Amino acid sequence: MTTPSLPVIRELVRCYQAFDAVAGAHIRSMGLTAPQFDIIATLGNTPGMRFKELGEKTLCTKGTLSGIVDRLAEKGLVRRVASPTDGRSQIVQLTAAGEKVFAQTFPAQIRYMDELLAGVDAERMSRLQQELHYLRGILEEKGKP
Amino acid sequence: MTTPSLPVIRELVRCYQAFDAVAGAHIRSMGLTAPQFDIIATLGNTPGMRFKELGEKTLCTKGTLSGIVDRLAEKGLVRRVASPTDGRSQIVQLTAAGEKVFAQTFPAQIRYMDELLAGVDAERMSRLQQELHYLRGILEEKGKP
DNA sequence: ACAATATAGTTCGTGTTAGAACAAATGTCA
DNA sequence: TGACATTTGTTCTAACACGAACTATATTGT
Repeated sequence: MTTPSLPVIRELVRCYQAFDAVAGAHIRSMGLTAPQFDIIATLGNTPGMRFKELGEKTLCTKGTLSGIVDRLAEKGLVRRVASPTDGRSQIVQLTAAGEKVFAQTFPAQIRYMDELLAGVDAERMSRLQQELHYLRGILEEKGKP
Repeated sequence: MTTPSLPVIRELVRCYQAFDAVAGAHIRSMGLTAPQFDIIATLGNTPGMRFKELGEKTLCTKGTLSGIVDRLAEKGLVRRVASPTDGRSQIVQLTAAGEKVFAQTFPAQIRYMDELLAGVDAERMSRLQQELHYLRGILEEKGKP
């Protein structure tokens, strides 16, 4: 038994990097960075959400999020509003300009991804999804305790 | 047909992030950053290699690599040597201290990963690897032209 | 009520990343 | 040979990314 885990891991990493390169290039071509797009996509079609919640959904730490929101706010795409119920909390929401960018970029990105994977049959898709889900379960399980 | 690609992609991203979190934490606990470990692991058991080659293997751009090698050189783990055949090229190789770190961290990381995925049966492993490889082929294909 | 504790965001230090502009060395080809 | 293009690595800028220290506000236990 010679290190059975490495080949799968290598493939996972390379596959992700390949995806990231393609998706990131398309996002940048629309004038946003990948993290910025992530934030805007998460805030789209919502009344806004607290920093904490936004950080949990986008999987970035609060320190990182602070900077990304700063830059989006400078661009006028996002706005910080004090929470009425909690003096510590800030609600982050899209501005009108932010909504516009969301409406332009989000569907375009989904369309792009769908075209990219158009050749993959549904059965394969679903199998891959299940396998990845299973693997993630193991990785997250060992990550916590 | 409602955006069939998103679920797979979401799962791919989350799975990678889960892996990255677990692997990265273990690497940092050994005193290296993930990219630094990547460089050292790539240089281990080799006589060293040119910058270009090192960048291709570790999938980071030359500008990025320059900084990582700088920091590894400051730590005394890596050394730049002028190429005898090409006046532009630098050979990067592990120092004695670097070899020592490689011997300590590389097997430990593989052992850790193997333990992590010990519960996954071989058949599943191989299936997942194949599916990922197939997906990567598609992503890379569309990335180029 | 009030001290101890916990939580929400910000700020800071270090490191990573891509991309563009650059200098030096090499290669090509008329 | 000699102008032109390529290749190699460095440097620069802007943007992440994490963790730790910090401030302000809530919550809890007694």
